[in-house]
Amino acid sequence: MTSSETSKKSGDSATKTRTGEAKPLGARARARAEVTAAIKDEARRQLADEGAAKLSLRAVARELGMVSSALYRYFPSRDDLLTALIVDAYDSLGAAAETAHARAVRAEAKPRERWVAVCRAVREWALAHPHEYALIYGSPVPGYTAPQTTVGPASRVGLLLITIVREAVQGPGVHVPRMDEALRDEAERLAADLAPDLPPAVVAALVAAWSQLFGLVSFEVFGQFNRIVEDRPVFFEHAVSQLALGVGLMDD
Amino acid sequence: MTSSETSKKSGDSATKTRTGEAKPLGARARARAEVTAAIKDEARRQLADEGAAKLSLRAVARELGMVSSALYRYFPSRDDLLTALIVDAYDSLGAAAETAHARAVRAEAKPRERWVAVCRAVREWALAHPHEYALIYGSPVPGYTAPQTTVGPASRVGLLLITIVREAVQGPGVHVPRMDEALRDEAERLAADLAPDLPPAVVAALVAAWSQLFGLVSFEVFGQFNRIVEDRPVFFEHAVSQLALGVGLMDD
DNA sequence: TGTACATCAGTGAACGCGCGTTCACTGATGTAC
DNA sequence: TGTACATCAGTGAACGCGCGTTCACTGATGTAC
Repeated sequence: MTSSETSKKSGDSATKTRTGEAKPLGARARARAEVTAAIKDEARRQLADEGAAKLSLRAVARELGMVSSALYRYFPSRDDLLTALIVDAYDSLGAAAETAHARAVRAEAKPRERWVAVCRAVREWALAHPHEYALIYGSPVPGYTAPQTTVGPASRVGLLLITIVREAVQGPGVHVPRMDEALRDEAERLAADLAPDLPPAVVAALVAAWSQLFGLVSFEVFGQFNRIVEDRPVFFEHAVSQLALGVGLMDD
Repeated sequence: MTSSETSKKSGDSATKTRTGEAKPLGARARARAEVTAAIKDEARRQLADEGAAKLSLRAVARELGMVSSALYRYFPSRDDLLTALIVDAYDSLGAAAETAHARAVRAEAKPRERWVAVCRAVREWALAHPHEYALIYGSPVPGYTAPQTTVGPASRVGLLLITIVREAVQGPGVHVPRMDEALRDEAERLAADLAPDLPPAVVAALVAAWSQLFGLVSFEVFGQFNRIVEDRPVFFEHAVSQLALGVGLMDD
């Protein structure tokens, strides 16, 4: 993962030289950064109003009091603007999850509580930013294929879940789940790719739990729980707590 | 549920009178049914090419060799056409799942095998119809709100999962999962609404498993498993088999 | 420190396109007597 | 069985709209000497 390379973009107020000292920006660069940020903010606002499919460069420009062609100084095309929003969304979600994790670690929470804390952060971010959530975990935007830039930011939550289990192994330990013989090859491949230090059965369970977490969140955000689940926070906490059991996090 | 009322639509070749005898259709009605079906088929084709947001009445009409205004004889607006596609998609998925279930019952499969068979059918339908799947389980289409017509068809898979657990209770029995005290009220509400004959803890676990099933399917269909999970059928079978355990379906 | 030149942000007009929906109409098909 | 009338599918033109992208341009800001 290379999130430190990919998460810093043109919206920043300073760039780093090769040796790492911050170089202050001139007025032009500062203005550029500000306008870039303003464009993305307005685009996010329109995303929330209309959804990704209706995101329009002209409407963004109009709202910003610019002429539509001016946006091409900042984003070479509509798809590039979309990509920037996607990367930002993954990073924003990832940062929320990491903050929650760090807080739980500071509070010396047990592994399972850390797991629940991270899941809760994911859910809360999604409910607070439903259209950005839909952008990254809903139907893929037709005709748009995510470039390589997105894969780092996209994996932050997954990596965090792996981290929690790894910490548990070093602490109270995990209960390695039973695994069908048929899954052995795939589980070993997953473990080799994602976390060679963890038991394959645990890694396979982790990947499943990862997708299931987003199943719970998507059903709530996309309205599938309407008229079915009432007390959603309680329901969610219990469900993800069970997920933690499934990946082997023990009670204490 | 009223799927027998909602699943029969204008595409059919006969309508029922109030007393239930089939009344044969005249040439006009038959033609109408055929054109309606042709419109939906072409719309589905365009859905697969471009996604729901780009579905256009004009393009459908063009492809059918009609003038665009002619479609208004069949669907009062673009949204109504979308609704028809959504209902059809839910029904098609529901039928696939029910067929798989019936086959498993006929083969006297154990409850857990029935569960896996239904999940497998859901996955296979989704992979065979990714854009229809996105229509019903992806991001909601902006500015479109699903009318009441969709709720019956939408619940077919969920009801089927409940049925499987109910059959298990009457057969080999289920292992009632442990449940937090905090979830008690919500679980009882869920049970009262969905399956008063089942233990609340089981019903709550069922609802969670239901959303988690679609989490697994969505991650695969929407590409989140790309470059991560390789042997997807095996991975999926194992994951949903674990889900079955979670709702209390026993090994035999 | 002052000047000449290069870089860059933003303008405004234009291209070519597709969309949903309405409306007055024609002509064919069905229905009632 | 034949006829008059009602119903309905489909036409073609039009309305009013918004979109992404290109291009030649102006004028302000930065840079090198």
